[in-house]
Formats: sequence, structure tokens, C-alpha cells
Amino acid sequence: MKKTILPRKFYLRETEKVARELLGQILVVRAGRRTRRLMIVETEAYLGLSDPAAHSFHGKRTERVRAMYRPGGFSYVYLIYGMYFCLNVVTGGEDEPEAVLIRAAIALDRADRPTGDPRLCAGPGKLCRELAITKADSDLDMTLGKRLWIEEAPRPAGVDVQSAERVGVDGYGDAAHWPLRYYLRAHPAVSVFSKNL
DNA sequence: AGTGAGATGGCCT
DNA sequence: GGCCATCTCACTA
Repeated sequence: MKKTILPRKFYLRETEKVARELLGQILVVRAGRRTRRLMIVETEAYLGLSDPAAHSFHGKRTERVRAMYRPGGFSYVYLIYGMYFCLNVVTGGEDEPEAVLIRAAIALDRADRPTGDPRLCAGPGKLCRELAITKADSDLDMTLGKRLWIEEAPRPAGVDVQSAERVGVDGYGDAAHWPLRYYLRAHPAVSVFSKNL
């Protein structure tokens, strides 16, 4: 069965839609001879210019956020709290600095079955630590299938999607309550469960 | 089960 | 100098 790398076109759409549709898709990371496959179970949308919680809010352009201004399908990785990296996939067109944070995933074997500790990649920092994703992996074209890419899931993605407020964005006023976090309901690899689940 | 603090360093003003 | 799109562990109860 042929694996299809999600094409640029997939990412050139409304960010919330991309965030939602990335659930159930397969994140692939290649390091040397080793290729790891993980099913994405949790994402968050960051809406760029109009989103106080986004690094690109009000069109802020610094060296760090440069990758967010690339066309959809590029990676944006940044360091947080001095010790963790977070992986995003840029969405929308060039100079439309929106992105989807990959918050959690579960490792798969060759038959795409879950394997190992389901919580090993339950959180953006843990995910990058486990997969050795660093700043060096920022600003890479994820539609090329070289180091980092996302494949269409062999079966239709799980449809039981829950949305909730984003994590760690208190202090951004209204935006703290926007339901831009998406996750597979009750999946063991999701980082944090909402109080009202 | 829930709360709080510490680790740790680049980025931005 | 202060702020972080985090995580872990210790402590309460």
C-alpha cells in the first residue's frame, strides 16, 4: 500500500481545519537509517496576525519566527522554557504566519499499530525530546519526505474529535478561551484532558 | 487528585 | 531583566 505524503495543498487551507484533519495522520521522522512513525492525536491552531497567543501576532517578524512566514508545509520549531522544543507545521500561504502545534502522538510499528509507552510523546516537549527534534529541524519543507513529513493515514482518521481551550496560554485575554485545541477523545496519548470531558 | 516550585536559556524590550 | 505554546517531582490531603 502506497503512503501518500501530505502535499502543500493540504496545508494551504484554514488553519483550524488543518489542525483538526491532522489528527489520525502519520508523523514520520527519519534519523539516519531509522524511520519513526507516529499517529498524531493532539494539535493546536495558532492564528497568526489576529491571535495574541501566536508568536507572529500583529505580524511580528523576528529571527525566531521567520519560519512561520513560509508557505504551508514548512516546519517551525522553537525552544521553550530553556529546555524543550515544540514542533509546528506552518499553514496558509507565504506571509500568512499561521501554524499548527503538534502536541501529542503515539508511536506505531510497521503495521501502524501502537507500540511502547503510549505517553512517551504525550506533550509537545516530550514529543520533540523523544524524537530528537531541535531547532535544526525548523524551516524544513515537510512535503519532500526527507527528514520530517506527514503521511495520509492508511485508514480514515478517527472522527471522534474533541476541541478545547489551548494549553499554557493563560494571560492572553479572550484568546485563552478560543477552542483551538483538538484531540482524539479519551486517547491515552493525549497530553492533558479537559476538566469537562 | 490537585497544587507549587524548580530547572534552564534564548528571545525581546 | 522578565517572560515563556513545558515537564517532573515533591508535597498536601
